[in-house]
Amino acid sequence: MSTSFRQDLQLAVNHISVDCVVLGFDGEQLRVLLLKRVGESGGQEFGDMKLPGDLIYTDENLDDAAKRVLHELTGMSNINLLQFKAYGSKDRITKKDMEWLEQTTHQHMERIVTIAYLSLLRISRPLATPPAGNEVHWVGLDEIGTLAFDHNILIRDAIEAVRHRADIDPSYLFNLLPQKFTMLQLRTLYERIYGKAQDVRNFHKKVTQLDYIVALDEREQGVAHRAARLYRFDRKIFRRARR
Amino acid sequence: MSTSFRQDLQLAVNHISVDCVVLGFDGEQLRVLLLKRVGESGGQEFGDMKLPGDLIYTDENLDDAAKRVLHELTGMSNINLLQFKAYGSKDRITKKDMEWLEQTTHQHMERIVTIAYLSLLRISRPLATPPAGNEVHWVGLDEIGTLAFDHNILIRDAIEAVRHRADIDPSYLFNLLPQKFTMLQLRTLYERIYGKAQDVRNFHKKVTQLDYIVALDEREQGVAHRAARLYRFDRKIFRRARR
DNA sequence: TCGGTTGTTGTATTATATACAATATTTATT
DNA sequence: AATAAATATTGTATATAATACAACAACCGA
Repeated sequence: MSTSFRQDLQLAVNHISVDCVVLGFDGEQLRVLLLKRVGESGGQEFGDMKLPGDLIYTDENLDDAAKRVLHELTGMSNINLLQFKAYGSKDRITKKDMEWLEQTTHQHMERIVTIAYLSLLRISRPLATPPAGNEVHWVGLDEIGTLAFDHNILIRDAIEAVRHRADIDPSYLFNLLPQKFTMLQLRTLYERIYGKAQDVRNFHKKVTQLDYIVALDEREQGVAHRAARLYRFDRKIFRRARR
Repeated sequence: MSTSFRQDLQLAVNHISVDCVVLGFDGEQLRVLLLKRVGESGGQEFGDMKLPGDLIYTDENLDDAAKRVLHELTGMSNINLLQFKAYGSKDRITKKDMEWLEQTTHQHMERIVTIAYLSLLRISRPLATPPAGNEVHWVGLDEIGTLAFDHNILIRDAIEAVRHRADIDPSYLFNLLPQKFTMLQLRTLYERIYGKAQDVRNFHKKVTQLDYIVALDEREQGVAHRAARLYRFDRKIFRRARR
């Protein structure tokens, strides 16, 4: 708020959006949910991909807008959601993107401040059918091309936010794993998040001494070698231990 | 951005502001810079205090707006500045605050999304003279009453952000200390930030084995007991050690 | 049964964190 | 000059966590 509000402000061109960086893990690498505009639109091809997001409604809280975007995308209502940064650079939207926006919304746009959210999703979950003219893809982090707006930057910042969040809350990364997972999956996930190799024995030792990761009497199925034991994350034990 | 932009949006009432939580440390406790509206304004007393902040200008980046607010407050141009959260709840502004805003800005306001910034400042630095009708105060965290808008919440979140930032960057907290400081000041600062007592000997041991904290041949002056040695933080050594 | 592939496990070493109190230095007081 | 008052300074023993490192086990398929 202001020490000195200017009375000649022209603020009618401020728009506010939310964008969601939804991350998944396929057992090998991290992937991000991207929307692709398919088909032609007025003779111009909009091939770029972008993050799911939307302008916020007039009466809508920021968090609620992000929830809505994710609900439309996944059909789920209880998704973990973490606001991690706001982006408002004047040049964050290229001329081409701006043209597309004005063409789509039939509104004059000058600046769009976006509030970026991070969400971790089990990659096996089925997704809702996207709105007509759009495709949804789980895109591996190494396969992301140049995205619309400043979305490449948002994704880079989101990965950092995952790391910080996981440091604070050791339960966070389990949102990326299936309910039953192998030690290899968990280790690979840590290697991808922190970007460095983990020693097999030391990692196993560290994990098995956590009581909230419980070994099951089951093993993975259908592999052409010795099957690995399955583990699960026990949220109740975790919560109890946190006190 | 959007999968499905609505074409009937009424977005003209979105306003965007920045608010700055400026923290200082007096050797004993953390303090926050607050503005107080003094005097009467149309017969109504606005006694509440609030964080420094302002609506952003039409062509202004978010970070630049925060820099501007801090420059007006301190006269300094190179202040550390960390964006930590955006606030956009519909009910974050009380009816009374809204009336004050509309009275002050002569604009109809419906929703104000604010981007909150955190800044650490040496408390000894002289402040600029505030705009007429305002006073600036360093207020101890325990002495903060009910602030305007949701500013109490911002401050609470800001303290948490300091902790997280200090975990990532051990040089961060030195922004709060004078150039030459005693071990007691440093230890007290850590106790205030992390909210728990630090063992005197262990703390001393841990700190002295950091090469970027260098002991000086000086001692504090004018105390009625054994004078403590002074230390300083060496940013160059710190940067070198980070690689 | 044998080769190929991946899963599983322990020990020794080093570094870091924790618990804990006596002595030193300076100023103020008598 | 002696002493009281206040705070500064320092070490050792123990526990816990991090790291480095490789042999054997289990299963599949040929």
